[in-house]
Amino acid sequence: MSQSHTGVPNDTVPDRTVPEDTVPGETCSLGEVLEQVSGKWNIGIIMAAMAGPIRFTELEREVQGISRRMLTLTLRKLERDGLLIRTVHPTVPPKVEYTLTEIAHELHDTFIGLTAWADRHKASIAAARRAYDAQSQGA
Amino acid sequence: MSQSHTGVPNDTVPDRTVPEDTVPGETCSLGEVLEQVSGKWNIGIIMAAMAGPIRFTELEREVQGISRRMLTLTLRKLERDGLLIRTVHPTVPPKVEYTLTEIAHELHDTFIGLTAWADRHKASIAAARRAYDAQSQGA
DNA sequence: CTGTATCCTAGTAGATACTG
DNA sequence: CAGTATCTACTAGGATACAG
Repeated sequence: MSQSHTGVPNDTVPDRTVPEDTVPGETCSLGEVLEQVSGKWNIGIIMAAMAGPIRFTELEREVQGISRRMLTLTLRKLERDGLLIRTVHPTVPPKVEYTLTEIAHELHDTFIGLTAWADRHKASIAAARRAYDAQSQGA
Repeated sequence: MSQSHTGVPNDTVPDRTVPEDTVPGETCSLGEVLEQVSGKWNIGIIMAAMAGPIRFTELEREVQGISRRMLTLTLRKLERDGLLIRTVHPTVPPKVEYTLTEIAHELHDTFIGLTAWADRHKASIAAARRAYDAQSQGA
């Protein structure tokens, strides 16, 4: 190690030997998670569908700001990953319903926790940003 | 899944009037969440820093697959948002430590839940993808 | 050791128009 | 109603080289 001449004793550093509840072992898992969670609209759509089957136009209204294109794309992606089921009712006019699968429903609590966290801290995050930007300008 | 979408008139569908535990009220909150959670490396870095202050090179090793550039960029973003603190020790060679803030630590359980979910379902997600792709080809 | 700078690619996303 | 097509723009991300 190269810290012997820095004067910093490093016997107080916590061991990085993965305390079994901190790191998921496989990086693969993380990658899979990100694909569901990252993306601008995934969470919004899943949250909107939590209450039960929902139609295309309802989603378009509920997930405000989403474009028709992105709604379609995200829906297809979610369907492909088995997070929701697309049901076409052969009526006229056509009616399509999107229903979350069981595994998607399991994300409910996590997403609630996530949004709660954001709600608790959005003010301080905004403040931190302003502080950082102000300081960056000065520097 | 628990309820069918097979044409049974569903009088049990809950109203879409935001049951106060399902939708975060403001789309803004969601947007803020996504900025912390989306992005390929945010979760990995935060998880790696959960155990205590961690150095640049340690992160580079622990968050496997990340490039130096993305590590720097993500670190800066996280710092700007007040999720971690960057401490420079004016030694030679330089030593920089990244320490999570309290609000970042609060994400621990949520992220654990997320990775656990991914771990539980990654097999069925992969299967769903194969099925979807196979069917798309046929169609 | 801890970054920055540059170049380049692919994916994400918006706008708009068109269709079964 | 529920999409698709096309065109464009921005950003995320990787590779590589250089620097304090």
